[in-house]
Amino acid sequence: MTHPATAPLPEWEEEVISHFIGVFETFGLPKSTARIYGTLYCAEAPMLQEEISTRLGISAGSASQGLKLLQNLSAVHRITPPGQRHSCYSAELSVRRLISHFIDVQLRPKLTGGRQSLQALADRLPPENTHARNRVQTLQTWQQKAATALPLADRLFGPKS
Amino acid sequence: MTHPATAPLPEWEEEVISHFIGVFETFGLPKSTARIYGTLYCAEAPMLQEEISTRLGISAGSASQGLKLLQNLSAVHRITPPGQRHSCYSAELSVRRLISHFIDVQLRPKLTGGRQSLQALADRLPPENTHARNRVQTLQTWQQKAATALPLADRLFGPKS
DNA sequence: TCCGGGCTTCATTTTTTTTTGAAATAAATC
DNA sequence: GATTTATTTCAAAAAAAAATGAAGCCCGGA
Repeated sequence: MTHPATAPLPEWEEEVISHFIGVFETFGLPKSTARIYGTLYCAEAPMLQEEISTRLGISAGSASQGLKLLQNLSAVHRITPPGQRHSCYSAELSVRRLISHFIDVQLRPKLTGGRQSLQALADRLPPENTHARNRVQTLQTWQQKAATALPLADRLFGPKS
Repeated sequence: MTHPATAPLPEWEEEVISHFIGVFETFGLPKSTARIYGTLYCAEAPMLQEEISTRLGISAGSASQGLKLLQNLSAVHRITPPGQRHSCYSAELSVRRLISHFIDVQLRPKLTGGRQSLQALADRLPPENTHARNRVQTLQTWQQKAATALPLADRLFGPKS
């Protein structure tokens, strides 16, 4: 059974959320996570997790997991306001920071992470296997490029560019 | 039933393929596709589709679909050599081209694609809904930045940088 | 300490994605 | 034109991923 029908979202919010669903998909991030981010992006004020799950008609568990993932990406921030009983969430609104964190958390580990294991592989290949050595070498060059390019990448989205 | 067991791949090739599986995953691309690319990356010469599917122990259908996807990304090239009976495939070995095509095919459509629909949304919002207008405006700024940044991005991986 | 709202966790269920297998297609050879 | 061999397509199966729901947890207030 699906969750209880909730008040429909404003049309502009639906459209913005759809936009984020598309972008998130490109990076292999789940749809419900995109919806949560979109909701917070559209919100006027930080929201409780419960408000989010009610608004989107998703379970508390789903909201919890999605928010955890978004926090790992620093795409949402958890705030515990002084007077408040519970903590609430707001969306990161700076593309630059979004991209920068995405690079740090998702890209860099995969692209430049296995550096030593690649080096170990290269060391272990017999000198006469020139083809394998070439290919592994190329891979190392790629990593090298990634390592120097990634720090520059988020500057492309910086304030003054 | 699983496919017939095939001769095990050289250890270095296994490792290189694992590497690509990780990278592909980051971009939401399927694992078998990563394995096909990895196989071609390691190959000394272009391969027939049948050689690929046999080597990896996957079905012909899976190989066909994976190769189609990789061709869309320009990550592999189909070659029909003059003398040869059938066409064969080779991996794109230039990171720069790989990234450039990935941006063109996957990123750009999503990031800068909905420009006019966003503009239409902005036009349709009542002037008094300043919050919604602000948020949509921000989204348009993001698209703007993406549109200018993407063409520069692949230069970061260029030959001399 | 107990209560209660909200949050987390995780086994189960649901949904989506990927792979298979088989039939249809194509292309070169005889 | 028939035959052989490789490829494409697509419905069905299998696998993987995501969402649910319920049990337990945490934390502030009574």
